Amino acid sequence: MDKPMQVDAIDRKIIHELQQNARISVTDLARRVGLSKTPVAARIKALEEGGLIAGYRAMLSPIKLGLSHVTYVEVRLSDTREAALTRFNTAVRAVPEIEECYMIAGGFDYLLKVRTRNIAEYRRVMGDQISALPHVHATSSYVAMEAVVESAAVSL
Amino acid sequence: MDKPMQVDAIDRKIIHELQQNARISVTDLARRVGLSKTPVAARIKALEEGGLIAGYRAMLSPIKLGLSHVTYVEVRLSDTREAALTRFNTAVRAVPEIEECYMIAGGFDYLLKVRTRNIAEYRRVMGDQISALPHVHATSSYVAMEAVVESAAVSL
DNA sequence: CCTGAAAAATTATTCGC
DNA sequence: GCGAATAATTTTTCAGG
Repeated sequence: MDKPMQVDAIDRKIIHELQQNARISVTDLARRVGLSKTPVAARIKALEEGGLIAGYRAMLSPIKLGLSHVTYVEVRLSDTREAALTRFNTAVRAVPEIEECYMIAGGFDYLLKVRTRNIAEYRRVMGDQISALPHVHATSSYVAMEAVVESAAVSL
Repeated sequence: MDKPMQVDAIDRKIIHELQQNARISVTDLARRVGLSKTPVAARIKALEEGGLIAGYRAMLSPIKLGLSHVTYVEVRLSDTREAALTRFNTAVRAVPEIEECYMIAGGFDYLLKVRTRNIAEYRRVMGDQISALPHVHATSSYVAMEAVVESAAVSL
């Protein structure tokens, strides 16, 4: 699961359509990419087995779910040796409210995207979950006031 | 498209399953939530029409696509009046490499998540696209070294 | 590697209860 | 909301270029 796959123009078209509508049928998809069903079905299968298509997911409206509060958290660790980073990474993956987490070069160590129902719930998550992550030394929170672009498709 | 919808425990189960696998059939889904197909199909339709399920998308592996370079960009604007913000928001949505964009309270004005093939492409996007967004006054870039959690499902 | 059509399997939908 | 029957689609397969 690491090296880039080779995809031609037709594969890109297929990926593009599936990114817009994961439930499109092979019949429709074949029509849109200008091929018959047979090669399209085979290509989809190859893309899935190669890991380029990692799965299919329903996109939810956070607002409709009442989960409209987004906070970014910069985290600095007290220990940045490999073992500490590994422990931190593992613990982060166990907190469902953490939607994204990247290790950052320079300035601070990690950036988290946290989604909650409201500020009160964010404070609870911060106090109970994030502060308790291993080796956390300091955090800075940045509250989102508006989602301008949210969970956009990967641009091909 | 704004007020939270009312969803019961069964709806949440349905949503949960569809978030893990958008291509599951109503038959399978009905078995998993412990109901017959009829009400499950009706609930799915209601969730779609109510906007809680916004669509279905294939999840792609950025690494397999060769799009493994993620940078977060803090942006400060020279003009933060409503009209300027609106212009900025509109322009941001036209840049496909910007995967996310949130307006932030305090410290800086916007946080962008930018995905590119490599650093060279990031520099091009920064120079040609991001710097050219309306009213941009200053930017700070933070390069991601590792994706610990990437595009996690929304936690119900 | 793709086409086109036939066959087989699933799936969604529609009832009365 | 259930469960069976119907009806519609879909995926798969295969001979042929």
